[in-house]
Amino acid sequence: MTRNIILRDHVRAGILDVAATVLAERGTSVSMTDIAQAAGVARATLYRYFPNRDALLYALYEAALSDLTRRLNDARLDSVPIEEAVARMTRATIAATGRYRALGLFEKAPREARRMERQLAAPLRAVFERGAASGAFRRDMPVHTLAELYFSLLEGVVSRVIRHRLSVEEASAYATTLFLSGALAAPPAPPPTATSTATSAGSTTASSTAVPGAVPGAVPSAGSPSSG
Amino acid sequence: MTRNIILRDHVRAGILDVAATVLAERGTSVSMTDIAQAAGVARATLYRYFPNRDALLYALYEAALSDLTRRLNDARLDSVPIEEAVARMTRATIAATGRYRALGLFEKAPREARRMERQLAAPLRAVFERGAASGAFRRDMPVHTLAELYFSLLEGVVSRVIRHRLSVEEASAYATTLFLSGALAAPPAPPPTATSTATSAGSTTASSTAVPGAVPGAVPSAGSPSSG
Amino acid sequence: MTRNIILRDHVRAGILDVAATVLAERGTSVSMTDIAQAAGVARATLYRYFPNRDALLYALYEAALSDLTRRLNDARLDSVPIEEAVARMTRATIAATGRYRALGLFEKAPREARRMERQLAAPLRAVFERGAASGAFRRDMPVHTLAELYFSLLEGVVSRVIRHRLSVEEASAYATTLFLSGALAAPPAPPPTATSTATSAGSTTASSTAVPGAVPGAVPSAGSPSSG
Amino acid sequence: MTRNIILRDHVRAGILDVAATVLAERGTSVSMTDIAQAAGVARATLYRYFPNRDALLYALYEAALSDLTRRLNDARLDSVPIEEAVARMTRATIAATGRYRALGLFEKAPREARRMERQLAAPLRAVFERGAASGAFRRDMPVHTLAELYFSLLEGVVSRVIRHRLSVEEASAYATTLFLSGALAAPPAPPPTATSTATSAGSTTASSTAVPGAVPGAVPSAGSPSSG
DNA sequence: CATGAATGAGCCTTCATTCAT
DNA sequence: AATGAATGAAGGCTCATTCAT
Repeated sequence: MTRNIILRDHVRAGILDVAATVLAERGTSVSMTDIAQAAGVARATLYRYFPNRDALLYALYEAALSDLTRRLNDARLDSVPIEEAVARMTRATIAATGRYRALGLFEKAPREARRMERQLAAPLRAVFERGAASGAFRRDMPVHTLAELYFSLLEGVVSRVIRHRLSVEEASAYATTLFLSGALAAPPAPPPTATSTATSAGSTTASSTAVPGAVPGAVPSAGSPSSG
Repeated sequence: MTRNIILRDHVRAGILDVAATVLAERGTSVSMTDIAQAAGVARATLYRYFPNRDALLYALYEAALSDLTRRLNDARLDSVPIEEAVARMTRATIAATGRYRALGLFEKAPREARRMERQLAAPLRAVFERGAASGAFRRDMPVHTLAELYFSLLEGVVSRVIRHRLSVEEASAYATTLFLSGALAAPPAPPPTATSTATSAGSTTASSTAVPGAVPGAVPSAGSPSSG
Repeated sequence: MTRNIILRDHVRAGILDVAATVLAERGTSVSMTDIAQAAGVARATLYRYFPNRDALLYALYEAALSDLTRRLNDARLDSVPIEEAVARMTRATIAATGRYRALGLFEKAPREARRMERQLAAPLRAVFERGAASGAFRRDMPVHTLAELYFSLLEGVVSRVIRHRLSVEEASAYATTLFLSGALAAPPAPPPTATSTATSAGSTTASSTAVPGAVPGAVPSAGSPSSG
Repeated sequence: MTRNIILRDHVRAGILDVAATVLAERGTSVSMTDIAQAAGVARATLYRYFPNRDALLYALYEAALSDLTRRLNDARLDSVPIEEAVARMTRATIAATGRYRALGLFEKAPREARRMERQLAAPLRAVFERGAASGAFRRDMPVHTLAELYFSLLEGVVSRVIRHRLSVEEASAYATTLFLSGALAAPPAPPPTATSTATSAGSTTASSTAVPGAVPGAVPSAGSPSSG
């Protein structure tokens, strides 16, 4: 009796696995026929496990989220320095979402899943909050925006992982590095002047001035002393 | 005579405009019916202007690319410092591609458009080459990868512009700033004082080695004693 | 005033002419667009002359029938021997229907045209009646059937004329010859037996016996003496 | 398992049967909707059996051709006298093509079917060759033309069979008789008695010259004193 | 009057889904 | 429980027809 249930769960997981792969490879346009065929079952059988297409997608969503949740829990983000936390969560996210990207994770989740996602996003947001609070992050842009930029970067990188333009390893490392440190080479030797340590926004020396139009007009407090 | 042609072109442009919006908002899955409806014309009329769906998508491509080309030409990227060049090309790209993102610009363009796109990408790549050659860009990752990361960031940001989570201005400024300067606050020259190891890790100066688990070489969580 | 009407009629005739050609060449599936294009006018103009597709087809039908009627009248079928009459009506029909064959003349005429057609068929039927009455035609099959066979042959031949497999001349001559004389070479020298002149059915000597299964079983009075 | 396949084949054959009827009756313009409706299945079901319209038509071709091939083989055309051979092949062709006439057999077959058709036409042509070689056929027209006339006659007759104007039996018998013997009553050897010029003109014996305006050479109304 | 533009209806095809075995 | 078969709905496209210039 229980055996069957167990077996059934395994089959279900298998189908889900195949579906994730197919979807990631060929996009959201794959049909139920495609998925069933890839999974080696009849279409009708597929419908036994997932009453309809949305259910399948939703299940994939759940799988992706639980996968990510597990990885993030394992990462113990709050027990390590902010840089390490970012590195870990980047890796975890890329690894977990790579297979599910067709779902548009972080992007166009089904209405019902929004709640789960927000709940899941918590640990990620926490890292940002901590980074902001600890002064580790620049203060010339709202932490919320910083997070958005981070997710933006992740999405793009994930899509490149899927298209085999980057490996998970590369993608994780590069994305972390870019996000944390920035692209501009640091100035050779900054004159040991003021205690600008706190308002590190303009850090890369010429940055706040050398990057004209980057934070144009009234963009939030670029390196202003009021932040702190 | 000419009037009609002009009018026709305007109508065509109008339809294209609507199509871009609808596609950007609802994804590539929108049907010709949807587009025609959104444009307020009958489906058959839509087909008068674009003989088939692909023709419509291709026209959108052309529009996006020519728009972007014009903006990049206007930007005179090679006549300004690298930072300004990045700022300008970021703004230009976001402004131009925002409406066409559903097409997956830089991603899955139709065969024929690939050529145009590559040709168009030239000025962008040129900026990266210049940045690398002039030593303005960090040297711990290949310029090619840097470009990929930049495009990744852009894509994500563009999608947020479309979903009205960011304005074009904000998106441009923030993306530029993040890409150029980085997210971590980095003191100009951290006096070898305190246990700043944790926070100052991502110092842009020695970034390539200071960011744990980030740099290509010794990729996963390197240098972080807490990882384990 | 009248000028215009005259001109209009000419244009109309021209269109009809082109339409006939196009229809004959490419079949009934040609669109109004095709016809308008071939005629060098706009589709809307075509509709000025013929309110709808059926009207055009019907007009073509009328043209074909009146053409045929004229030719048959000119042929004075009842003033010449039966053989000559057949020859003439064959030629007239092939010449007249060649251009209109797509209409399925004698085959799938529009309901309303049936009447006209039947009226037109009169002179043709008359020839058969005369041939039967005069004893010129074989008596082992009903004259009605003979007529059907004749029309069958004509249809096929006409289709070949249209496809340029036969010229009008060839087609007329061959069809007439075959229909009148038959395909089997006549026996060298028939024993000068009886006065079988009247019941000429078995004419080609061995025909009624040599053509086994041709008029099989109870097929109408094959050379039987009861016919007369 | 096998049951299903068998059943499926039967259903397929049934659909094909219905399709043949509908096509024969209403012409090639019938839509898939029409066919599905006539067959009593949903359009989508129709597509289960035939992936597209062309596939259906092609299947009909195959059916018609294989049917005809079988019949012709059974007829053993080369083992019987020419007259019997013609009688058999006429019957076989009419019986086999009657249901498929809308396909325009011998007329506008799809490219791939041309080959099959030509291969199939071989036995028919062989009969004509034999007839010509043996001197059984008249010599005043090329055997190729004779064949064309024969097919012309067949086509027309077949169309009448479809429209229920003739039964297969009647059509076969009459067509054979007409083709073989001719329509004109021809006295075995007209004693040079009376003014039989008019009636006996088409005498099969000297037919080639006797039929006015019929024979290729001196085509139009030749030898008829009344023509002018 | 001639014409370009607009449109409703219909066709071919595919897909997600249900049903009976 | 698994599956082949059946189907309604929708998508892309064309065509005959109407309208306003």
